[in-house]
Amino acid sequence: MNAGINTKQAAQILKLLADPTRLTMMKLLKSHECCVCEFVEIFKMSQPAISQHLRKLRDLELVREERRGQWIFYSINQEHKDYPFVENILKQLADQGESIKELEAKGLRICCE
Amino acid sequence: MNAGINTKQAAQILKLLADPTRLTMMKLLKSHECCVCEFVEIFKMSQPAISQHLRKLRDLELVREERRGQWIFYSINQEHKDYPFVENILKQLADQGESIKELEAKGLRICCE
DNA sequence: TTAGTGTATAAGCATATGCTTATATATTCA
DNA sequence: TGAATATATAAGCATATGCTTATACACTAA
Repeated sequence: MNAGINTKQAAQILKLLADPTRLTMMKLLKSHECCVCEFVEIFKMSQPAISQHLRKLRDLELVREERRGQWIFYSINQEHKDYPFVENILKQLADQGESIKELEAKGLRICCE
Repeated sequence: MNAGINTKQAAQILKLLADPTRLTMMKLLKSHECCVCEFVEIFKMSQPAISQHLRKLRDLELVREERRGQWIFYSINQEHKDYPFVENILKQLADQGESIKELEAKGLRICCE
């Protein structure tokens, strides 16, 4: 009992989540697949900056990528060994649904379908 | 509903917890008060290094300090606005009880009573 | 094939982080 | 009072982080 996640692995994951951009990304990805251009729009951040954040999440396999035509969609990796740990953290965060709704309102979400 | 903790505050707290030393400290403090010398022994780390980690936790008021004679004891601040968030994370970590037991076995815990 | 779009990567840079050593402060005890 | 102990702080340094700009790669469409 008290299995629990290994402390070093936990710290490694927390390090990834400890950045506001990546934390919000993960929260968003928990309910929506997103492509890079959407994140660029949501975070008002350069495309390379977004790509580099995504790479870090990908390196630990917290997210998955899937190319669809020109676009690459990212999704949360629910099969990750420590996904329950991650999910538990994300669950406690305030909802981010508005970002997606704003995108839709601007018609920007369509670009990636 | 879905009140949730603010994302920036969450990221700030996660940043503190994202260090293996501080994360283990917090896990330990959840069940035991500890003084600095104990942490020095547990982590085999210099006293200033330990002090600096504790200062960061103190700055966000995740922990409290209380001087008792020569020693300063640290404890978790359960009154912190975001303590539930923190606790939820700590709950998922593997138990750290052995560190304390080892200390006791070496008779080193006594030094701080 | 070529141009345009979406994404990744590389290199560079400013700032942050976590240690180190040296020193200051607080307390106890002789 | 002075020495010993516990802790905090300051300064310095190596490394990590997160951006930037420039460029490469992948796909689409003309």
